[in-house]
Amino acid sequence: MSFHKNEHFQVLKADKKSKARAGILKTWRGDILTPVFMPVGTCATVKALTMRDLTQSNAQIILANTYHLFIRPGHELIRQAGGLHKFMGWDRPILTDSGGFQVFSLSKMRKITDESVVFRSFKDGAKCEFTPEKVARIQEAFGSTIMMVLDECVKYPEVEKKAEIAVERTFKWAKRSYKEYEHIQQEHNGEFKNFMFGIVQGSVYKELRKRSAEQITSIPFHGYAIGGLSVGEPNELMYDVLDYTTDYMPLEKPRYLMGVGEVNDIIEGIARGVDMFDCVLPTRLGRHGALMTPYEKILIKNAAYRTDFTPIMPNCSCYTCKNFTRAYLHHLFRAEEILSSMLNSIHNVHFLVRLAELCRMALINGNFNEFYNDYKKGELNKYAF
RNA sequence: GGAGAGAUUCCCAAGUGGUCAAAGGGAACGGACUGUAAAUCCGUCGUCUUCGGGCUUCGAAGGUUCGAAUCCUUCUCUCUCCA
Repeated sequence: MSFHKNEHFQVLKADKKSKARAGILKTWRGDILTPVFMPVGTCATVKALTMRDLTQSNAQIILANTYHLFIRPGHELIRQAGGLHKFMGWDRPILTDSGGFQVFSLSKMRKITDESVVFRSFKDGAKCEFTPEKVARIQEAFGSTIMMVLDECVKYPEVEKKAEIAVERTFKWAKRSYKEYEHIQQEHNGEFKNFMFGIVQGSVYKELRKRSAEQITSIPFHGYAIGGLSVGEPNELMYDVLDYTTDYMPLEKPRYLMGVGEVNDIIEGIARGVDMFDCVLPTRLGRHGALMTPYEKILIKNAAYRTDFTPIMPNCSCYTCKNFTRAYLHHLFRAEEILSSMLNSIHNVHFLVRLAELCRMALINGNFNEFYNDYKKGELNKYAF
């Protein structure tokens, strides 16, 4: 296996009392300042948001999904379009998930072997087969700034034996993925600029997490993700797993906690050394009428907001909070107006992006501990979102 | 004036002798959502309850029946058509 020099990621500042750090991930599409929250745009759209909304929310990078885009419109069409960036009109970095999460979420309609995973298409039920190599090639066609390896994400709870099988399979697949990455690199005469991240599995078993982390980090990916969390386990358990898992991951590479996006999970994750987060929560909750704030969700459809002429958060500078009241958002939701999804999602995405940004600022200024304590004391609302 | 049709729990609307506190939909009230098969899904929705059940409802009043939202009588109101 060949190596690239680790110039693409730097830790700029590390907290003394926790494992939190602020860093910079340099991609050819632009720098990503970490900790970072990445909104999810599975089908090449962050639902209900325009690229302008995302830019205004300071989203530095967004996600898309290999499985969904493979099914529709197909990676060849996206290649034809000039790549995913051009296709969707987004020029900042894009991270594409591999379809590994669909191994978990579509478990009722898939068959997994060491060789590959076969899914039934959500669109028409047709069979589609994913191998680590194929998934890498699809993401190459997209031109994903960060491509993820195909992994096996197990459900929670899962017995240790099955979790172990998934760990071993994930490792085998990771090696095949990296090999394919090297092939792609050779085909581009070493000029291929997009990154590939590996994924650590192991469910909630310490020994498995350790083994998986050691296995995956033995491969020189540009970054390492922690997968298989936030799949239904209790929060404290997730923090425990996270705590010991990051201990087995190198300091000098970015760490990405996949699928996590509750306020407390992001802050606790950062404290445990996580640099990157992604989650569908802000957009899904937005569409479902739940507005995120530091300590509670505002269910905007509730009667209490019918005549509440205040913004969601007075200390939030998002377009929604600056211009509209809860009463108006309540009305839009009740009337099932499209603008409801849009304005709610704008707030939620802005809020989480900003939350990660506040953590980063605290880290850079050397007062993350104070920020963390404020969070614990219920005083996060004194910060400007 | 004549001939029909109809009135069901907030709204629409099933139900034509017991299995009916009464289908279904909407509204209302509450909840869930973590690498998106999600603009989705789930509760509650007459009333009281020691959760066993009790009590009051199907325009109104009487009646038939062991038993009525359902059958009969009268009344009230609404709608359609013809003069």
